[in-house]
Amino acid sequence: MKVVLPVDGPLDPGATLARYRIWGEDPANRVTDTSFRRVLRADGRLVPYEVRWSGPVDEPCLTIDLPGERASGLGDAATAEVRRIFGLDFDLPGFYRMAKADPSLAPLVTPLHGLRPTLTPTALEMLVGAITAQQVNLTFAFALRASLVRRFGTAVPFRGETLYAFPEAAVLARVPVRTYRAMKFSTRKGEYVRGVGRAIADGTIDAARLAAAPSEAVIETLTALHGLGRWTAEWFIARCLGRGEVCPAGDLAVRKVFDRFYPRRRPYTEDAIRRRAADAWGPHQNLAIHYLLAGLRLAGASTGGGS
DNA sequence: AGCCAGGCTCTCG
DNA sequence: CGAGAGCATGGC
Repeated sequence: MKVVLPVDGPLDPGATLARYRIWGEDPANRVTDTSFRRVLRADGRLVPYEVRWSGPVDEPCLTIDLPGERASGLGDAATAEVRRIFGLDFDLPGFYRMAKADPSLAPLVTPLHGLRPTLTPTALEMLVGAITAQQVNLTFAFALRASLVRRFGTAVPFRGETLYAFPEAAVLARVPVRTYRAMKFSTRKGEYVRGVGRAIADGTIDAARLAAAPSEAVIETLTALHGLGRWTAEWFIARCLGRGEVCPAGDLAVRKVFDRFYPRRRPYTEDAIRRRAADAWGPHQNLAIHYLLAGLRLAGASTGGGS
């Protein structure tokens, strides 16, 4: 079955999916220059699919291919997931109108045209990813997560390669901490991942409920769990719930962004960043942060810097 | 070698 | 409260 997905507004798939390749490979989200592959969980089944893109950035077209499947509700499930992964529900035209008036964002609008934040399909994947990324460099974080996906996910052969469905919450909840430890997780990270697996398996964390709750309540719910702090909760709101009005002000890279693009005498406090982001960008904070982070990587690449 | 990575929890003053 | 230590590993 093939599903053609119209896109409202510009989309640069390569830039949007770059997060899945910059710091390493993600066996659950396979990206090449021309395609994206993943395994859909639906109706208790694991269905591999491939997304291809064509057309210019301003009139892009996505095609989802679910080989061997007949037209069914799977198409809707795949469409919903792909919409999230390609960030199709962000209001880019609205953001660009605002960004052109911002001295630091304006120069990024052209080079990053069509960049959208990619949303993580599931709460589990988002939270496990965040836990692995706490405090350590992102290359190592990717390696940690990849080893977890290969070991506890489900291998699905697809067109000559092996895709992995991200592990189920209940599986991660049963893995002993010593096993995580042997995989180079710290004891803490092992405990946190177990706890998140348990919380999702038993419904303490419920994606639909969080999606309907105000951000303050989301932060409260998530930070009640061991190992999930405000940083994790805010990135969850940004990259899983896809809300515009959020700024993970405690993030190290976000602080770097502010020091570079909006320099001032004193280093920014978390609250100063949060206030400034809210005042300047309102409902587009999430997009602004993603553009500035990507802008920082552009600048780093051109000056021979890194990350 | 040693310091730092897109944090979080615990302890102590 | 705020400050500081510990966590575990890899990169530079």
